[in-house]
Parts: sequence; C-alpha cells; structure tokens
Amino acid sequence: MFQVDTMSRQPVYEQIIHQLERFVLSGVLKPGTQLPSVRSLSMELSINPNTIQKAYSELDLRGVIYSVPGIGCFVSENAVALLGEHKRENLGLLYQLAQELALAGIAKDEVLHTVEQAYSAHDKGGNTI
Amino acid sequence: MFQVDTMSRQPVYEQIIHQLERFVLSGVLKPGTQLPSVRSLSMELSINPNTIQKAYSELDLRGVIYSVPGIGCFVSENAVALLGEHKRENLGLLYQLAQELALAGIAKDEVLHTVEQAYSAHDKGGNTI
DNA sequence: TAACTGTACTATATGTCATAATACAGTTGA
DNA sequence: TCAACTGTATTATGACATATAGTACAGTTA
Repeated sequence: MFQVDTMSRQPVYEQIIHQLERFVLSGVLKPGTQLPSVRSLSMELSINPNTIQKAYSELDLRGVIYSVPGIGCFVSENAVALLGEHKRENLGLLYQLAQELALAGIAKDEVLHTVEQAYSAHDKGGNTI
Repeated sequence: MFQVDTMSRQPVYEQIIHQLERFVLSGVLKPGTQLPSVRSLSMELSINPNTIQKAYSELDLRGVIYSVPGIGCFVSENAVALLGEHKRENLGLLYQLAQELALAGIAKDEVLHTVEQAYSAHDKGGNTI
C-alpha cells in the first residue's frame, strides 16, 4: 500500500503523510479504518519506527487520524472534510505558480489546458464517489 | 534590489536565484547587465559571500549568467530564453497541484479562476514588454 | 502470560545550509 | 607600480532537520 523513496529530496515522513492523505481523500482508507501499526509499517517499508510515528503524530495533531494507546491508530470521522480545508491552502501555491508561468511567457491557454487535463484525469480515474 | 528572509524555510541561496530569475524575466535586469559583486551583495544583505557565490555558480552553470574573473558577473544574452525553457518544467508541478485540488473536492472552476487571476495580475502589473 | 498497541527518551550519524577566515589570480584606475 | 576591486577556491566550524538505533513504559487482547 504505502511506498517510500529514500533517495527523494522530500523527507520520508512527509511522503507517508502525503500518501495517507491521498488514500483518505480517494476513499481507499475510510473513516474508522485502522491504520497499520507503527512497527508493522516500519518493517514493511524497511524504515525506522520513529519515522512512522512522526508522520502519525502530525496527522493526529491535525485531527485527520486519532490514536488509542494499546489499540492502534484510526482514520477520523471528519478526516475528509479536514483534508479538504487543508488542501484548499494549495490554491495560493497554484496562484504563485501561475504567476511564474505568466512571467516566463507561457501562454495562459496552455496553463488552463493543463488544469483541464488534471481534472479530466481525475474524473476518468473514477476517484469521484 | 535583492531581499532575503533568513527565517524562511527556503535556503537563502535559492531565494537569490529565484529573485534574479524574476528580475531577468521582468526586464529589470537586461542581458549584458553587470550583477552586483559577490562581496558587495553579501554586505548589502548581511550574508556570507559564499552564499552569494553558491547562487551565482548555479546560475552560471545553467548559462543564465556568465562570470569573468577579475571583472564581474553578467546576464547572458539568451538568459530570457533559457529561463523560459526552465520555467516550463513547472507545468508538471501545476498539473500535480491541480490533481491534488481535484482530489480534495475543490471545484475546477475555482482553480481555473485562480489561474485567470494570476494572469490578469501579471498583465496589470505591466510586466509584459 | 505472551504478543501486540502507542508513546517517550537518549544517543548517534548524516547531509544541507550558512558562517568564518584565508588565500590566489586577474583587472582596473590613480 | 600599487591599492582596490573582481571571481574563485579552500578548510574549519556550527546549526539544523532527518533518520537510525536501542531501550523502556503503560495499555490492550487473546
């Protein structure tokens, strides 16, 4: 399920957070589902348990998951809504990125077309419930 | 001219590269223009000279600027074209970002509108020659 | 009771970033 | 010629984030 690239510039714990967010948003991990334990996932990915816990801790802090000591970690009921709000902040990044492309002389239609492609790829992927 | 935020997560040398790229693309720094010297810019920004040199070295390697030992650094003649190609790679980033937003349930029209805003802000900014 | 769960802690290693201090060779103008 | 600039190179040092390693504790479950 999870995959990790140790050679990536992006920290491993961020990769795990990012993947878990996508699993929740795409419905692969539904609210209430128990996540793989810190130790089992660390062994599966050949990664230190502390790295997994760092990812889980941050998601727990944000309310996306919740942990029950002695039992395990679970996807929160309002995880999808929380992630929706969280991802909305990326609109600012997209705005900056579009400004960069405008400055570099890339045509507006080309950028708009890229957005269209991203959305059609998403729809065809059957990720809409 | 240049500004630096030491507290930013983005490395200082990357900030300088980014700003210089924007100055070139916006016409503030034209081809042939001599850049501030490593030492003078380091003093102006209260930054170590090595940090400036790291930024200049990378831009020199990419051909955006060229350096003449004993004289100084200058904006290359084909800098704008080089930067155009370089920035085009960001279309891939924008594609990924748009997919993220689609997955998070943000409406396509909202994303398209953000792109429109970025381009209209660019035009009104008078950055087109 | 054994085996699992999350959590906490210290120590260590690594790589990137930035600073500090020199040093060298080339250019320029007084 | 000489002082003052230019880019370039080198070594040492410190701060910081990331990741690993090992250990430990408390709660849960079959």
